[in-house]
Amino acid sequence: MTDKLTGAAGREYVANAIRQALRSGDLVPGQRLVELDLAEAYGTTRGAVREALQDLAAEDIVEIVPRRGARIRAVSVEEAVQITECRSALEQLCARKAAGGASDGQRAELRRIGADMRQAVADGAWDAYSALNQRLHELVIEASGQEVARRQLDRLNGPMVRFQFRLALRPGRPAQSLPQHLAIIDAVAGADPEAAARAVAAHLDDVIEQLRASATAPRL
Amino acid sequence: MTDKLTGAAGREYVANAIRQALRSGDLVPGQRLVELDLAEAYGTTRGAVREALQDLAAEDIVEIVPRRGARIRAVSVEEAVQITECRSALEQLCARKAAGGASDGQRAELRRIGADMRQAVADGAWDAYSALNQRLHELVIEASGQEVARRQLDRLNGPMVRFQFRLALRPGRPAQSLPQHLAIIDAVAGADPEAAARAVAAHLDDVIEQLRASATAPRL
DNA sequence: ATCAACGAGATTGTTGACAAGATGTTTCGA
DNA sequence: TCGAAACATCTTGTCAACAATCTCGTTGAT
Repeated sequence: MTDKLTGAAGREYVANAIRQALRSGDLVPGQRLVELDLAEAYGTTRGAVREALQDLAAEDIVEIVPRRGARIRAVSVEEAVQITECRSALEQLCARKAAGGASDGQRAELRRIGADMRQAVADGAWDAYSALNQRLHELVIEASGQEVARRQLDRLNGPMVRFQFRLALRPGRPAQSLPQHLAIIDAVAGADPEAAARAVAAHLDDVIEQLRASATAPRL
Repeated sequence: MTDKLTGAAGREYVANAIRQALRSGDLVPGQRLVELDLAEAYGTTRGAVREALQDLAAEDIVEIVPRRGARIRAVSVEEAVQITECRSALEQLCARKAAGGASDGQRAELRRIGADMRQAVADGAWDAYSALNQRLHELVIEASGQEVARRQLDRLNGPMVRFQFRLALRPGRPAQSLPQHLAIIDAVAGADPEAAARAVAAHLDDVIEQLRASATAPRL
């Protein structure tokens, strides 16, 4: 670790570090990202940082203005809603295909996740619930076999980390989303494509509603 | 024009040139893209070419293997189908919103495009039909106000240029797609969101079928 | 004839220095 | 006190040379 991470290695390292810093709140939207500072902070070269910033710009996480450098991109509530609408469209597609084509093992894991989620909510284990939630979405996408949709969804989620954070912390939110998640699980595991799409749509419509509500009551 | 296009200007210039070369068939999938060659061919520096290739890689048009350079990415039929499925999901979203919220001017332009398409097919004006087709899709997206979906769709279309090319040339194809396009126009211009989504889905399901068919009958 | 080791040439990766543009501060005049 | 010009500093953009790696043809042994 005493060496500088150079080139391609540093590039990925810096990109991940910035993503992480954004999740943990160490970086806030609008914040300037100065190449030399980042290079020193992460023990890499300016070149590596530059390329990392290009990558993050391609993911719409940072915004690069020529001759003025990079800053963390601010995501408006309206844009967050649009992103969620796109997620909904793509995840409906995945849910439909997953309901049709998931393996037995995947259906079993889905049911297990459902049981664990119930338990987590009953126990007030919010972190565990959040992790299960993420795994659920991942698994549906994976089971769909839709690689292209997976990539698109990854991209869409990049700029959303800040909102996910705020939403998950709203009191009573897990209790509200649990039945929606269980409905998705039932439909996919039960091989009912249309019900799966409807369940996903209903869930994400609710998320959109929450996002809009968070616009007027922004704190926490 | 005797000067070298340098830096940022060259970057965009090269990226566009490669996109164009791909459309016109001057570059074929799998073809190697050597930085120095491109730099000389387009009168820029290696640095500009390098960054242009990064951009194209972010669009999934080229594939960069470390230490081995860039090549035009090959898109399998299966992937083309998946891309079209995603397009379908996102364009349904846009069509729904466009049907709900398009301006009077936009609805008028849609109807005009419909009339022109009819005419183009009647006249055998395939180039004109193709241009109208593109404008139609663009306009629906624009009218939806869904900026995020627009960006996603742009990305999805990047690697598809080769397939669009082959599909549009199939004999009888315009006559087949015309009623589908007219259905989309009627639904969007007529402010019927659900019909618009259905019409888009039907159209793209047909495109998928054509893609699959082209897998077994590959020539022209 | 086949295969492996070798080496020359080709190609990409990396660096450090410099150029060019933006930002912020100080100074001067009204 | 306010505003604007001049300047110093900070930051990004660009380049050219060098280093590292890969490709491919050649050679020689089995």
